[in-house]
Amino acid sequence: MSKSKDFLRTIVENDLKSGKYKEIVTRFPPEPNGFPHIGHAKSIIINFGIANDYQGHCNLRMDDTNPTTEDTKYVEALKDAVEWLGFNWGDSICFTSNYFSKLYDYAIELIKMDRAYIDSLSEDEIREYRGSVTKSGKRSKYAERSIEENLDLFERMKKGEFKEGEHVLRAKIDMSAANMKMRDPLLYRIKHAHHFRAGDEWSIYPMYDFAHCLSDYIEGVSHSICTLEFENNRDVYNWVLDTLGLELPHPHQHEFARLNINYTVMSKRKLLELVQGGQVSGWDDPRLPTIAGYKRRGYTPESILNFCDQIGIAKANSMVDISQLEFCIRDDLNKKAPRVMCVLDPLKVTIENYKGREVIDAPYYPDDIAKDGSREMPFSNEIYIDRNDFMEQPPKGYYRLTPQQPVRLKHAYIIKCKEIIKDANGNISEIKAEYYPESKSGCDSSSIKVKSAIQWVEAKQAKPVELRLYDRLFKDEAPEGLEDINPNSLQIIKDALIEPAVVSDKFDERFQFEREGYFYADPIEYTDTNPVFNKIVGLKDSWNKKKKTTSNTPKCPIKKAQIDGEVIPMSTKQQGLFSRYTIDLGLNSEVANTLARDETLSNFYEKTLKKLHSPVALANIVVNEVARELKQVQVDELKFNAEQISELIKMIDDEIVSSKIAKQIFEQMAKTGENPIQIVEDKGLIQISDPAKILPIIDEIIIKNPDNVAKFKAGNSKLLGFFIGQVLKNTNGKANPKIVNTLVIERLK
RNA sequence: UGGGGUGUCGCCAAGCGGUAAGGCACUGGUUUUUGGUACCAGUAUUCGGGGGUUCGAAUCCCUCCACCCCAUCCA
Repeated sequence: MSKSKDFLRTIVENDLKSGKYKEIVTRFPPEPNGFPHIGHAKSIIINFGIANDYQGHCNLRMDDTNPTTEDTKYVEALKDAVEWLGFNWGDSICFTSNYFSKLYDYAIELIKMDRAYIDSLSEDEIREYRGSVTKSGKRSKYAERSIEENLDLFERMKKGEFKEGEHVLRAKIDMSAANMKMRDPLLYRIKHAHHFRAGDEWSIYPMYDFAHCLSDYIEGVSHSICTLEFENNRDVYNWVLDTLGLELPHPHQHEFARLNINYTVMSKRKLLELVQGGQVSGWDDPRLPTIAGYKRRGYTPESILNFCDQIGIAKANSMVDISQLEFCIRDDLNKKAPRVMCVLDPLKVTIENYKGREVIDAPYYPDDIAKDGSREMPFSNEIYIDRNDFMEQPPKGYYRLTPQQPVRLKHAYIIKCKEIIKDANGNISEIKAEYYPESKSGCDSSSIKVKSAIQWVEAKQAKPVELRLYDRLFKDEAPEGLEDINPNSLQIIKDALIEPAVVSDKFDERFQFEREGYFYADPIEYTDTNPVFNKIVGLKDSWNKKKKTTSNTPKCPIKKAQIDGEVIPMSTKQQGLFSRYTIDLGLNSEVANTLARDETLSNFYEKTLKKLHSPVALANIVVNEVARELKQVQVDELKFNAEQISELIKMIDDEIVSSKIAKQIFEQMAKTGENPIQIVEDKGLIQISDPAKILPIIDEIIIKNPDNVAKFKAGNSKLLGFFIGQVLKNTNGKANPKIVNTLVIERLK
C-alpha cells in the first residue's frame, strides 16, 4: 500500500475522521439490462474495495426501475461478475424494486408538501416546456393542481386507471434552473409492464433520480459513488433527501471517470448491438470487454483486479491503452502458467541420424519460476517444428534454424539442417536434419553454441488441437460503429499440434505455449477428442517488433496553435478606475485590471487604502488572497475586514513578518476572524532576519545533504528551493526567506 | 451559447507553495535452453496558453484555449 491514495479514499478518510459517518457503506448499483463489462469491474472494485479497506460494507443492488429492459439473466451475470472478482455482498442482494412501496410513500409525502405534482402534459410538450441549455423553461399549468387532486391522481395512476403517458409525477423545483436536471424532474411514470420481480403489482415506476437517492438512504449508504455523467444529477439527489427532511446523515454522491480502453467499445448499447447483430458469438465472446468474455478467454480475476489498481481513479476522462491490460494478464500468468509446447504451423523435420525413440522428462516451469512439476515428452526421428522457426534465406539477426545455423529443440537435442525438401510449388514441405547425440538438454557435452531453443512436438504422438486466436475487435483506436470492426479479429487454427501430455495430464487449464503466448482450455467446447484452446494473450515479441519498426512513422509533434479569445472591453467606469490604479497608485496593469473589473474587490481595496497607504502591497493581497475567499463566500460573510488586512500589510511593510508568514496569518484570519496582530503575538510569528541565527541552520543542512550540495554546485540551481525550504522548515517558516536566499547562495558559492 | 466538470511524458496517474512519484509503452544493456521472465540504465529544464503574486508556482490570483457531460416518461 505504498501507492498514493485516490481521491475517493481521501474523501472517505476525511469523512471518517471528521465523524461525518461512523461506518462506510457503499453500493454497486447496476441496472440489470445487460452484461457487465470491465468498466463495471472498475466500479465493483472501487465500491467493494473501499468498503473492504475501511471495514465497511458494500451492497450489491439491482437498480431495476425500468421493467421493459431488465431481466433475471442479467442479474445472474452481474452476481457472477462480482463473485468472480472475489467480492462478497453479504446475506442477500438488494433490489430497488424491494423499496417500491416505501418510495411510493415518499412520493406522497412530497405531494403533501406541495413539492411534487401530477403533470398531464404530453411527452412532446414536456420536452418543449423544459427549454434548452440557453433558454429557461416554463412550468406546466398542471403544477397548480391542489394537493388533494394530486394525491387522488397519483393513487389512480398507481391503480392503473390511466394509459401510459397520460400523467407523470414531477418534483416542483425550478423550471428556469441553469442545471437542466433541476427543471422539475420526473419522479414517476406510468408503465403497464410486467416487472421481472414485482410482477404486475405496479402500474407506475419510479425514475432514477427519485429512486436512487432514496434507495441509498434506505440502505444507509454513506458514499454513493457513480460516474461523471451523473454530476448534474447530484443536485436532484440532494434536493430529494433534503426536501423530505430525512434524518441525517444523508448519503453523498461522488463521481469518478468511467473506464475507456482503446480498440474496444464499452457502452451497453453498442455491446448489445454486437451481440444481437451476430458480429460476435454472444455476451461471452472472448473478444468482448465483458466479464463473461474475459472469463471465457482465460483472463484471471487477479489480472483484472491488478489492472484496475494500476489505472487509478480520477475525474479526467481518459482512454487507457489496451497494452496495460495485456501487461497485467501476462504478468499474472507468467507466475502461474505451466509451459508446454504447441506447434501452430507445423513443418516436418526428419532427423536422419536418430534411431529409435525415447521419453524426455521436461519441467513445466522455467528456472526462474519457483514451482515444481514435469511431464513426459516423447521424442523420435520425426518431429514437427513451427514453419516460422526455419528460414532458407534468413535476414540479419535471425536466431533460429537455417541451412547454416543449428538450433536447439527445447528440452532435447541440437539439430542442424541437412536438406530442404520442396513440393511442386516450391514450398518447403520437409527438412532433413541431423542431431548431435552428445547435445542432450541437461547433459550437453557438445559445446555447440546455438542462438535459440525452439518448440517442437513428436510427429506420431502429437495431438491435433484447435486454436482460436483473438485480435482486437476493432481496427480503430476509438471505434464509432460496425464499420470499424477488424475483419481479422478471430483466426481459427484447426490443425495445430500439441504435445500429448497437455491433453492426457490436464495439469492445468491455462498454459503458456512456449514462445507463443498464454492459452486457455475453452470451458465450453473443449473435449478430449477435440481439444480447443483460446489464446489469452501473446508473449511479448521483440523480434517481431524489430522487423516491423523498420518502417517507423516519424513523430511530428505538431503543436496546435493556441487561439487567444477576445477579452471583453472595460466599461468607462472601469477604465477610470484602471487608470487611477495604474497611474496614481502605481499598480501593475494586471492587478489594476483585475481590481477595476471586479466591483466587490475594488470596494474592498478602497477600504483598505483608507487605513494604510501602501497601495501596491494592499492591491496584491486583495487581488490574490481576498479574491480567493470571495470565491467561496459573499463579502458580508467574510470573517475579516479591510482594516485587518491593512494591519497585516503594515506588519509586512515594517518587516515584522515575512510574506510567507503573512499567508499563514491570513488563512487564520479567514477561518476565525482573529486580529492579525493578536495572531502574531499568540504564535510568536515574528520573522527571524538575524544572519547569526540563520547561518548555523544553513550550515547544518549543508552538512546533512552533501549530495544535494554537490548537485547544486554542479549547476542544478533548482536545488536552491530545497535548501531554502529546509531552513524555513527548521524555523517553522519564521526565517526571513529573502535573507535565507542570499545567505544560502553565499554559503554554497 | 447557460450550467456542471476536466487538462501533468505516447497512454494512465501522483503531486495541494520548497529537488516533477509510480505503472504501461518505448530505447539501450546484463542474465537466460522461451527473441519470454528478471535485473540495470535512459526517457517531462517543465505541468493546456499567456500574464500576475512570491525569495521560490504544476500548486495561489486573473485571463484565454481545448475537451467531456446536461434539453430520454433511460440509468
